Amino acid sequence: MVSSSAVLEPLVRKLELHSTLSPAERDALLSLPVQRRPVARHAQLFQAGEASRHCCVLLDGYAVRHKLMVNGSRQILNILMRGDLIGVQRALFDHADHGVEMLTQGTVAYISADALDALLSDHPGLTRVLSSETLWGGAIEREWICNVGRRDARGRIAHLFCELAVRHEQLELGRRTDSRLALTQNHIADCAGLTPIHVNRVLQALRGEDLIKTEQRRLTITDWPGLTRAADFNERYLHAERTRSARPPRDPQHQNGAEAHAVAAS
Amino acid sequence: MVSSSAVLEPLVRKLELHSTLSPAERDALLSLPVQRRPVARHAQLFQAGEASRHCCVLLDGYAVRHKLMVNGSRQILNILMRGDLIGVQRALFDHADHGVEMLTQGTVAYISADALDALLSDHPGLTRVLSSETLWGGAIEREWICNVGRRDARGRIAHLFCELAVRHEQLELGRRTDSRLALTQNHIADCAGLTPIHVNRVLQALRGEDLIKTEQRRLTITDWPGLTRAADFNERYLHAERTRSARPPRDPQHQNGAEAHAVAAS
DNA sequence: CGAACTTTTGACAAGCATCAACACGTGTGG
DNA sequence: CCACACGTGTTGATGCTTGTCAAAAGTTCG
Repeated sequence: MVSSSAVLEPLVRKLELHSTLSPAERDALLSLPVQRRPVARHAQLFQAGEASRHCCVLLDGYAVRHKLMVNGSRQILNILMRGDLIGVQRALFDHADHGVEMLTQGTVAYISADALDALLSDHPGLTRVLSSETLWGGAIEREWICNVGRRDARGRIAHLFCELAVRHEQLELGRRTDSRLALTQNHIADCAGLTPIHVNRVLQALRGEDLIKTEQRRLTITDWPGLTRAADFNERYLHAERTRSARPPRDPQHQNGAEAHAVAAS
Repeated sequence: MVSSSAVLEPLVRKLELHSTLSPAERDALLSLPVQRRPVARHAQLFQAGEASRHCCVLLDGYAVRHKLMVNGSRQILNILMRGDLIGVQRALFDHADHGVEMLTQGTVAYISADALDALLSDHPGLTRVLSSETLWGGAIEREWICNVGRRDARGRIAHLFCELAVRHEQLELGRRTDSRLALTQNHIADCAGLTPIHVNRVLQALRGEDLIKTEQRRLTITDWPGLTRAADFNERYLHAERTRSARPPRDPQHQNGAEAHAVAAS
């Protein structure tokens, strides 16, 4: 049941994209008792509506948050990648409005809700870190509302690709211009609110414009400025600046302990 | 600068829809130093991109979270109503991906970030309460992704109306079948990712089906079952059960102090 | 009372969905 | 080993949904 040996390293690296961890917090995270398990493609990590007493970290592979509609169609809400923490909401609150499904095979580390409770009691500063993480996730979801609401099919798909490219770069999972594409055209349709047939045609158009190439499950962006123009893409919502430049020292008001109690709310 | 006399009563009532407050927490919230101010229609409570050292509570009136796209169109992300807490994210984190604009004239209570810090330090249990609030807000935003992504124009508008009706009822701002409609057809278009012209036509259709009536800035739902069917509406994501039935006692694991550190993350 | 917003109408075009196939690769079981 | 099913990507024909452009009537507000 217990393992450590830096299994949760991907989580720590993800958190450190947006937050600064003290050495003690880092160690506490890395010594969390976890259960490491391989998961198959199409595995349902969480089902909409069910509660659970654990959460998990995606160590390897890709997953999606999604919702099924009664008419049978589905909408993907977010792409989950290495280091993403899944199901905290479910473990600590009795709340689950969506499901999580693996897009590829991968590896997951399960953490019990009790262990998470203990961690946050011992290191209240981590509360702020995890809240911050939630907020950035929320920013992505808000951008997705704009994407499906106010862009045409070409813009939606271009925007999705831009987001994936930057996130891959942040996580050092590939270069911005060349990375693995775990999504099928069916998935892209469920992300963008389109039919797979139309996705296929738009992809052909994007390839025809020499903006992208897709072959062997990889996405190559051959014209990054062109693609961002097509997507109306502004990467600020991904908070990518901190990733590339050395992280600047934080403002005083963000360092003192009094704010460790800060919560996610807007 | 300081006032109290239960100015923040709307906030407390809103929080108590989803959480249980101890008497001490209640009192602490109600005795927060606030500045009460009337705000005009179209006033910008927050601008995308700006930071601030305060947050505020909407005491009266309606507002929207929104994002502007470079092509000039805009997308509304959420409707804000009485008791909604706005800008905590901005005050405590240096993060603002969207703006907040008043839809009607109204009243707002400003709270300094320092006062909020102090409150959360003195009452760490409130951290969980505010995180919970954020999570429910996130559920609404995820439902909106589905709305614009996977419903047609009729379904989108019907769904928006259903959500507003239930939220009005939760806040005791009207009955489910008859409430104020603060949105113009232009706003509805910006919520649903449509053009105002098309919104107009869909509204006429919904009226023609005897599902709704809109007159004098009020929305009357003449056929609630019919409208929910048209909307594919499932109110679970609004957590409306607790509102109507007496709130059940919470599970043991949700009452003990160890979980006061729970954070918003999923 | 006029200006600005909101709602409404019509004609037309474009974007995207739907339906129906087909090609291709992959894994599986007979 | 082959046959087969299955998932994925592709193509074409067709039509509905929604957007665009233009304008007018009704409404609110200064």
